[in-house]
Amino acid sequence: MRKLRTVFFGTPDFAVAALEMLAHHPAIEVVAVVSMPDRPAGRGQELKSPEVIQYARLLKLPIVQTVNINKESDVLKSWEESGVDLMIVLAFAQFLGERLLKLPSRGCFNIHTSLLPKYRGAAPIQYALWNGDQETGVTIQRMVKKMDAGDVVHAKPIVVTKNETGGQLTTRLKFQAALSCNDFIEDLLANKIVARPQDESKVSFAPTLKKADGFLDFANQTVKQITCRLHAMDPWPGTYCFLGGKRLKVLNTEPFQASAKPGEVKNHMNALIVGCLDGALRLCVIQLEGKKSGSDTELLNGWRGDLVLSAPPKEEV
RNA sequence: CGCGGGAUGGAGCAGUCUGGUAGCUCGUCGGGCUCAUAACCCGAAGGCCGUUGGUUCAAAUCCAACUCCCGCAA
Repeated sequence: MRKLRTVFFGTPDFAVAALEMLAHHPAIEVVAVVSMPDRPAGRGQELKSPEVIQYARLLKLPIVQTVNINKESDVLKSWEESGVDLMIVLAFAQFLGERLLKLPSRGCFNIHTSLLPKYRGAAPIQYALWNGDQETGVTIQRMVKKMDAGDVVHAKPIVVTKNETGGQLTTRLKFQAALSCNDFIEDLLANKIVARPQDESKVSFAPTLKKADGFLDFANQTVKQITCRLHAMDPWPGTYCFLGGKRLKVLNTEPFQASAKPGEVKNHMNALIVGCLDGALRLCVIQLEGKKSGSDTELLNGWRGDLVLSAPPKEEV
């Protein structure tokens, strides 16, 4: 049987597992891997290739890097001439235009890490944790021009573990995405695809997280809200507040039995306590800007100024 | 050369501007108090102040280079 000529679209590490699966699937021939261009990263701002590209280089797969694949007419033309059967999109950060959607004979499919129609958009994993959901999953949808709105051809629910962080859930879904993609390929090869339209009345969105989404507003949120936020934003973008005008990353907290007004900060027996709407939290593991992370006790041992939460700098509001 | 903070007994910090005895909060060890304690009191140990060079009568402190750590940004 002729292999399915497949183009893979993806950029970050999250998409590598699915690419790895496809690249080793006996019925798949990966004819191109498409990612965003190299970007400056880290201290020193040196150019860094997306993880998907690094992996594709390792396997010596053909690579395309562009800010907008729809405008790469030479590439599209070559695909149209040579013929493409399937396109798989995972964490790509670009939209596919009409010409691309029509190109492959078996269609364009997007792997999305939520149970659509819930959480369309870029950050479904974090939103599931942010909202304290007990269940999320992987959905594969036949792509249409509207973002994440196509018919669902595969859905796999998974249970969210108590206290699971964004990083942990992301890792699990990364591999579940690859497994689901494999299941989908099997269905496709067996012509067993069933496409179900999404219930438009249940649509919700999960827009790209901003740095500011990690700001912890203790004075106006409950202990549970803060805790969910903490888990959702771990490890990126991370949660923080401002203590005495300095940025304080909050890496871990625990509920604490102590009286503190919402927004009030206390040193209670060498524990750093902050009041929320409905109780108090101990900030167990924290990191002051320019410093290594450490326990609240360590910070309090050397803390000289007043213990007061301050507002974020204007440029961050 | 993207912007910025930092390196001081085991931990977290002050002292650096304005050179001149190594300081604070803890921890550790010993003793005391206590029914008892993570509480309180008394005492002790433990530092080539990141590295190298320079200035000086004298450097944690001023100057230069280097190493390592971190926040922002992406």
